[in-house]
Amino acid sequence: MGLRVRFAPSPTGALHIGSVRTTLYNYFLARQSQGTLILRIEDTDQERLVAGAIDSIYEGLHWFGVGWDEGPREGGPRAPYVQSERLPLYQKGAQELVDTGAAYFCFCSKDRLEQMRAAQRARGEITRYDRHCRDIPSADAAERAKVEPDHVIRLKVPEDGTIAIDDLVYGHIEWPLSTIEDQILLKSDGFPTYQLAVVIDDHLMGIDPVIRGEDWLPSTPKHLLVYRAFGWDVPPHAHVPNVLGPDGKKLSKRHGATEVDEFRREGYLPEAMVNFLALIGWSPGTEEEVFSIDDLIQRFRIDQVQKAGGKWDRDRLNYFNGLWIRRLSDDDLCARLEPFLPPGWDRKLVRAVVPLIKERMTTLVEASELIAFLFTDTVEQDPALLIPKKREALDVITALSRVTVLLRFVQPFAAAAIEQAISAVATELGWTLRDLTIAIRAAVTGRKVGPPLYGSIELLGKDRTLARLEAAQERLEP
RNA sequence: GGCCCGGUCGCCUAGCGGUCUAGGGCGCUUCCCUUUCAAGGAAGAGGUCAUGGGUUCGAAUCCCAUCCGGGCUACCA
Repeated sequence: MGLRVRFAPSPTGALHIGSVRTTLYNYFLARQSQGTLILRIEDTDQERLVAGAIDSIYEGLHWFGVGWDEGPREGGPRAPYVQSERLPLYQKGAQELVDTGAAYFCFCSKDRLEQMRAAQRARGEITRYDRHCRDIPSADAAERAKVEPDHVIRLKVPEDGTIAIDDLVYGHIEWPLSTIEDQILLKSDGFPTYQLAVVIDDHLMGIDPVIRGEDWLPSTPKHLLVYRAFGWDVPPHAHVPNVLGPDGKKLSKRHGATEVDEFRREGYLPEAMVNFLALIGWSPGTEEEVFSIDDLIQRFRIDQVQKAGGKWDRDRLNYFNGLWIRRLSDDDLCARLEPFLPPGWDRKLVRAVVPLIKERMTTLVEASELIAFLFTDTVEQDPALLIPKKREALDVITALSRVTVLLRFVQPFAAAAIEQAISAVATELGWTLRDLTIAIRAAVTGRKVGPPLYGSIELLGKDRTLARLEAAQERLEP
């Protein structure tokens, strides 16, 4: 096979999670076919450029484990891979279309276009270019173009007929040409519009198939017309459905986090994100749903992609995140936790407690909160937590003091022996183990819930445990 | 408004004319396990397959209409 596919983001902001999904699909196909993945930067809109956007794309994609073969920083046989560095190609192409009569110079000012649209709206008409410059004799137009630098080049869309594509996911789609406007191909600043640049680049870079978001579907007929005007073959196209917000609209900032980096900082695993994202709009047709990136490379099929948009579901993402955290080795989990831990914490202790909290986390940020009690000298002890329901403060003092006494003699200070001592106290006092551990947990960790008690106590160490138990007794003193 | 796309439990989805009294997962509820919380196990609630017409012996699956939703409609991508 050896497919040549690409992803072509605009450097107009941080890497968006929706475009990651599309990129992933391209990546799966490239790898499974032992083909080529190309990164192309579409920076033809000079006004919307955002500094650092390309860095964000590189960092984000690398975090996901997505690598590519040709791109601005890695070079390649079809370089350059940044559209602003390919201007002569587009200008030459546009001129060629003018020469063959498939495109024409347009000298309408932005003001005129605005007025035109306003008038059309006032009359209740469709707002569309009125083809004012379409019929200027080509010799005259060429002359004017020399002296009026502000001109653009527009596509001369045939008056009637239809144009169609057989999309790999949406199937056969047809458009009446009468509904398509004379799209600008080359802007007055000499930059191409997307409509011209994609076609030229996809053709020159040998892209096959073109995989992109569903929102490009409506402009596909324009692209087809450009291919036709150049006399080029149209590569197979696959449009993939949009990722939607909970309200059914295209996922955007107002729905919450959408940038890759935000999820990284919130403690999400790339494995979980990939798994979750791949399953929005794609299913292998079986009941399996836990997939590594390598599984996906193997299993993904473009013809299994759905047509309907899929909503972003935080709960489901969280589920996958917890699942992938549990699948990590303890050492690996420790390494991933590193950026989320205070620098002063003893890493050996962290490593020791990781097995206790592994299945209690849905995101990486939760770890430090779960184990903070191990890294402080004292802990805040809330009497309300210290005293189990239907128990008296005095009874709790007695119980804790018994625990303190027995624990003092536990040697070595290990979970199993600690458990024995504590349950001995429960039996002796006629307490339920449940009530006793509630009090002890509150005394030792300051919290109501947490990692397994006996293991926690072992890691805390005898001295600190006894100190906290004694402090709790004083705290309850009338 | 115009063009195009879509519509299966709250959410992600399986389904491609009969095996569907519509399956799985998330979330939710209950139970088990249990030192808490999780994790794990079990069970359950939840869908007139948007609606209405066809076609057919038979339709979630094919056709048409309607409704609803979305995308696009820039010298943005």
